[in-house]
Amino acid sequence: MFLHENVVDCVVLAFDEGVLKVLLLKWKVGSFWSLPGGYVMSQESLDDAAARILADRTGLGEAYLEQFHTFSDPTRAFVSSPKDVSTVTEMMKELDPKGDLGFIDWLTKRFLSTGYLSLVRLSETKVSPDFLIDSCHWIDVTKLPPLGGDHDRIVGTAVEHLRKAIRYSPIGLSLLPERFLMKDFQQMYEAILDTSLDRSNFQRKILKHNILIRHEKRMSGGAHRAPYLYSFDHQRYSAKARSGLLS
Amino acid sequence: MFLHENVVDCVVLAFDEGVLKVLLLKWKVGSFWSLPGGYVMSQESLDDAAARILADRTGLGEAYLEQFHTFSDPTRAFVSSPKDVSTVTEMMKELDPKGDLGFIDWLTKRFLSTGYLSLVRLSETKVSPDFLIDSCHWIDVTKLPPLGGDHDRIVGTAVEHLRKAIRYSPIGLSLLPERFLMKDFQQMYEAILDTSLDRSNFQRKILKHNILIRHEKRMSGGAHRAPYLYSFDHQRYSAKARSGLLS
DNA sequence: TTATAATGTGTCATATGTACACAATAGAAT
DNA sequence: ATTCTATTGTGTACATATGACACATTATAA
Repeated sequence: MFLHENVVDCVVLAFDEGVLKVLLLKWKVGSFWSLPGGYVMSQESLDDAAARILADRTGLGEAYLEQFHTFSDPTRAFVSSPKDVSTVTEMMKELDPKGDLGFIDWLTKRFLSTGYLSLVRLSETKVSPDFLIDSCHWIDVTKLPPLGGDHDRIVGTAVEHLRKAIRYSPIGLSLLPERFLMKDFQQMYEAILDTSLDRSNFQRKILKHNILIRHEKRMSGGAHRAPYLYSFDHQRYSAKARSGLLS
Repeated sequence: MFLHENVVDCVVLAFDEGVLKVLLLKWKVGSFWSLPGGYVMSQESLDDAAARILADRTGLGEAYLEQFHTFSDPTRAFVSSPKDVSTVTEMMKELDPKGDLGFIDWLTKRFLSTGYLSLVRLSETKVSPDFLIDSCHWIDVTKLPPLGGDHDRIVGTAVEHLRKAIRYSPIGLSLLPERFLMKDFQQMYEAILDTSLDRSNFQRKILKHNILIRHEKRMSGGAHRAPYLYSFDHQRYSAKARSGLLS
C-alpha cells in the first residue's frame, strides 16, 4: 500500500571532562557530519536494529539504549540543498563509479527515522570508521558542528529526553565507571540538567537514598582530604520503589 | 532496500464519570477490538497522519496530540492465531468477495506502528464507525476488552507516558471543559495518577500556582455550599517558567 | 427555620530545601 | 616535622513545602 524506508539513528552520549559528548561521524563524501544510523531490516525490531548499529560502531555489546522519538518530516532528507547534492554527486563518482550503491537516492530521500538514546562509558568504546565514514568524534553536545538533515534536532530531542528521564531513574550511572566519586556524580547531573547544584546538599540528598555503597578513599588526588569512592547498589535500588535520585 | 509498512495508532483518552476512558473500535469482522489507526501515506508526516486519523474518527480538528512510542515487534501482527486467521478469512468473503482489499494480508502482516496520545473532551467528539468498523466505544482504561495485536500494550504505554508528562505540563486540562470545578480537576489527576489526593491540600497547592482564574459559583449542585468554577490562565502560565502543577 | 453535606480556609507537626559554617585530612610547601 | 592548602564530610539554622485534620461557610433539602 504505502511503503516507507525506516532507519534508526543513535544518539550515543558519554560523560567526559565534565561535559556531555555525543558520538558523531564525519563522512568521506562532502565532509558531512551525521549520527551513527542505519536501515531497519525486514524482520528486525527497532530495538534490535539500534543495538546492532550501536554495536557495529562502538563495539559495545551491552549498553543503555532507549527509543525516544520517531522523526518523519517529509523534508528531512539528509542532503537537501541543490549545491550539496551536486557536490555529493561529483564525489560519489570516485567512491561508486558504477552507481551500485544508489547513494544519491539514499541521501536525498525522506526516511522515517527512529531516534535511540544510548548512554555509554567513553573508555569502554572502540569506535571505528568504515568505507563511507572518514572518522568518528566525541563532540560536546553544546558545540555541535552543522549536521546533515535534522540530526541536530535529533540530538536536542535526545538530550531533552534524558533530562526528563533522569528524574525517574538513575540512568546517569551508565555514564560513570563502576566506582566513582561524589564529585563526578554531581558533575554528571549538572552537565545533564545544565545547572549547578550545592555540593553539600547534593551529597546528603543522594546518600539519604541509601543506594550507594561507600568504598575505600581515593588517595593521591591532591593536597587535601581524600574523597570516598562509591558504587551503585543495584539490589537495594530494585528492592525499593523505583524512582529518581533528584527531587 | 528494506521497505516497511508504517501505521499510526491513536490512544484517544477522555475523562468521563471520574475515570479515564479510551476510544476503541469494534470490528465487523470477527468482533475484534482495536485502537483507531491507519496508514501513513507516502509524503505524509506521522503527526499529519495521526491528526488525519483522529479527525476522521472523532471529528476533532484541534486536539492535544503527541507521539509517544513506535512499536516494531516483528510478531506484532494484529491477528496471529491460526484460528482467528481462518475466522477472519471466512468472514471476509462476505465483505470483500473479490479480495480487492487485501484484508487478510493487512491483518496478518507486521507493521511499524507509531503510537499517538490524544486528550479530548468527550462531549466535543462525534465518533463514527465505517464500513469495516461496527461501533465505537469509550472504555475505562482499567477494564479493557481483549484487543488485537499489542494494542493493550500500546494503551498501557500511553497511560504511562501521560503519567510522566503530566508532571511537566498541565496537559490534563485538555480533558476538562473550559470551566471546571476544583473537584473535577482533582479527580482528573487522581484518575491519571491512580492515587487519592487530600482535597484541601490539593486545592491550596493548585491555587498557589496562580494560573487558575476563579469565576462565579456553580449553583444548584446540591444541598451544600456551592463551589467556584475555574478556568486556566494560558497567558499567565506562558509567562512563568513552564512546569507541572503537581510537585 | 433547621439540617445537611460539600466547600474554602486555618492550623500545626513534620519533612524537605537552601545557604552557609566548620571541622577533617592527604598531600604540598616550608 | 611542622605548617599550609584545598577539598571533602558533616552540622546548623532558617525558609518553605507537605500532610493530616479541624473548623467555619453556605446553597439547597427537609
